[in-house]
Amino acid sequence: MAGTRRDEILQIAATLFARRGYHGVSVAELGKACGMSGPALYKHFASKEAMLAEMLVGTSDELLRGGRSRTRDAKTPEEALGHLVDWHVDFALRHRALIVVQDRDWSSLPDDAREQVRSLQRKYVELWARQLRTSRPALKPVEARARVHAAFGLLNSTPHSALLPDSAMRSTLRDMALRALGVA
Amino acid sequence: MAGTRRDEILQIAATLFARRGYHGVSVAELGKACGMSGPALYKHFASKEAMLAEMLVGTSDELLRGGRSRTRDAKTPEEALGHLVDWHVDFALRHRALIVVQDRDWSSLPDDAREQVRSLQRKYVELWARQLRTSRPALKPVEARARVHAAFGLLNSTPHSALLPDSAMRSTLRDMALRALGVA
DNA sequence: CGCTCAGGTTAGCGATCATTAACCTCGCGG
DNA sequence: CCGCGAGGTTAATGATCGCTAACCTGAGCG
Repeated sequence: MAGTRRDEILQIAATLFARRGYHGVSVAELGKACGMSGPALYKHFASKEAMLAEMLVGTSDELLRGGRSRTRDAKTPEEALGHLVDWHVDFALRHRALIVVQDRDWSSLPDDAREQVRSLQRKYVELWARQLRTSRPALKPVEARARVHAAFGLLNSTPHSALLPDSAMRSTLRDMALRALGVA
Repeated sequence: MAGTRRDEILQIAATLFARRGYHGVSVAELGKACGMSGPALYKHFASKEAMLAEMLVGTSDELLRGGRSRTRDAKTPEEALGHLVDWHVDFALRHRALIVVQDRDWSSLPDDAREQVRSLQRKYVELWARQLRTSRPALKPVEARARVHAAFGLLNSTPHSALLPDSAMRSTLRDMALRALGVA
């Protein structure tokens, strides 16, 4: 298993970035939170931007990969959408910090990484929209995409309000998302 | 009519903050965008933080005030929720930048302003939750609040994806939000 | 044993930040 | 006509930023 130390640092960085924003966290403070101090981070990452890039490209990639695998063996589009919702909710609950950073700080990425993230996200949206349009053929492609974006907004609001215990939140969000998409 | 110049500056600041984050915009750059340069802003605001505070307290206050006035004359909780959704969607479409800044940069507020904003937001959530629980008495208070938060996440996702023209977006979001709340 | 190198350390550099100081220049009321 | 305040300007200040340089240390290994 490779890069355990790097992953550990990235996770700590994610929680700090989530709390105060990428620009709001200094390298020194981030280092201290990792048990080392300041410039030691440069033994693991080329720059602060590179940390953000690896973090966000990684989550976009994992979301897309998981979404693909969970739609592969679905019999109906409704079943596929159910799996997609479950997968996304589960990811968002397990990685609240990443979800927050993902849509707050993507604009601080260097150009190439930002383009990578946008491309992966586009594919992820398309994966959802395809299933939604199969289930509701009356929807025009752009309407399907808009609905998927809004559903993401709903699901990604999780980290802001940790009102319910995870299991209750899981079923509530699943219910709301499927209703909002119009497949329940 | 008072403070036209201040409002003008706040609006420009909102679009800049929305695009690159509060910490990502310098006072010099913000000044230039307002047609003056750098420290001239201190003739209108005490500090950069004060600008953010006035901006966010203002929008929280306007959201709450508008929500209250729009539920006053509703006959049924369903009608009230319909009006709340319409009001919120309308505000979000008219002030996309403010919506973005509101939930991205509230953590950069000075303590007292942050507390003001949180208090106003709590009241706004409660306004929605009260109507929702009247409409669906089976919901426990905390569940109602969680659903309202998720609905806000859905509605506030608007600015990120300007896929549809405003009128189409308006009806799509209204439909999704009411379904998600379980009122449609 | 002795070399290497991964992974730390502190000191410091240049850039940039928010903010202040000092000064200028109108428009306007008495 | 004059004084003054509102609303600009540039220069400068101290703090903080990301990052580099130079150095240290200890584990692994031929």
